[in-house]
Amino acid sequence: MNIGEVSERAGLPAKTIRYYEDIGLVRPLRSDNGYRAFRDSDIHKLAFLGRARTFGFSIEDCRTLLDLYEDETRESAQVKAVAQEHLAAIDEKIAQLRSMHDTLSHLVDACHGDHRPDCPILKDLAKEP
Amino acid sequence: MNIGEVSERAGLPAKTIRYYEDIGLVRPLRSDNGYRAFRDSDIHKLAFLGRARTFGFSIEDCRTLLDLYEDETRESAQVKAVAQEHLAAIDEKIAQLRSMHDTLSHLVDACHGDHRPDCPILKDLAKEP
DNA sequence: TCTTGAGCTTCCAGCAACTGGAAGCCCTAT
DNA sequence: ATAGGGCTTCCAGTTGCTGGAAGCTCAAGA
Repeated sequence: MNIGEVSERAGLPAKTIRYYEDIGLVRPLRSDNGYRAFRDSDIHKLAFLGRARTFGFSIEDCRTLLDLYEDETRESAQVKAVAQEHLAAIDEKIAQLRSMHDTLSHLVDACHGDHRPDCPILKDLAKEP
Repeated sequence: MNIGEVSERAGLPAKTIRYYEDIGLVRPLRSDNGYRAFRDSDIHKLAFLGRARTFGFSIEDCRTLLDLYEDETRESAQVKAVAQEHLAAIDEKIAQLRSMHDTLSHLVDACHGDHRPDCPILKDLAKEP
């Protein structure tokens, strides 16, 4: 199967699929004309990767997860560990963003947003801590 | 004032300050020996930038905010607009992360995390949607 | 005075994860 | 024969720095 159809089926842009081959996440065969020839297993892998990426896993995590997926002797504890670490990172990011949100929304609420130059947002940014 | 002291005072790495000069956010003078010579106003600007960055504003937003800060004829509505747009982006990111968190934490909870290969996390990643 | 070490300079490369574009081959249909 | 769409590679750019190498400057100590 050519890259265009794979792109549709796996839900990934062709560019991304080529990139994933570049970094060794998939290894499609090649036809005589030089076109990539994807097997069902390649498409399956790509869909797996796409889904893992929507969970926010890094490419390296994706590589690990894919390896585990293909390893019959894996222990679910290994998978769980990767997922938990990622979950912790997500939590931290949410906390960061929430703190940004809270500070900033206070400032936005305090700003008149009119034609006058006076602005608590700028005042806060400029303040000496 | 040399870059080292400015770095401490503004709370930004020297590398970052040089980078900010590169992209035109600050324009320190130069001493005869070629060293950057920062005025108080430069330090003030850098601290402003540092604080804006902790709020998660992009560099381009920071540039805009700095311009507004220095523009006596600004209207606070302009500042508020930038901040509100950023706030909306933050909200969106939080929503995304929360959705990731929710799905993933369910899967993590469902995973035994033992020595056996069976794993609902991998099962989910591999499923056909 | 010479040397040593810290601090400064520039420039180049690399991170993550793609994305866009150019130049050019391949295949099918008219 | 030619037009088009799909495929190929390679290079550059995105964001916001960060690390490192090579080399100049300055102040202090032997």
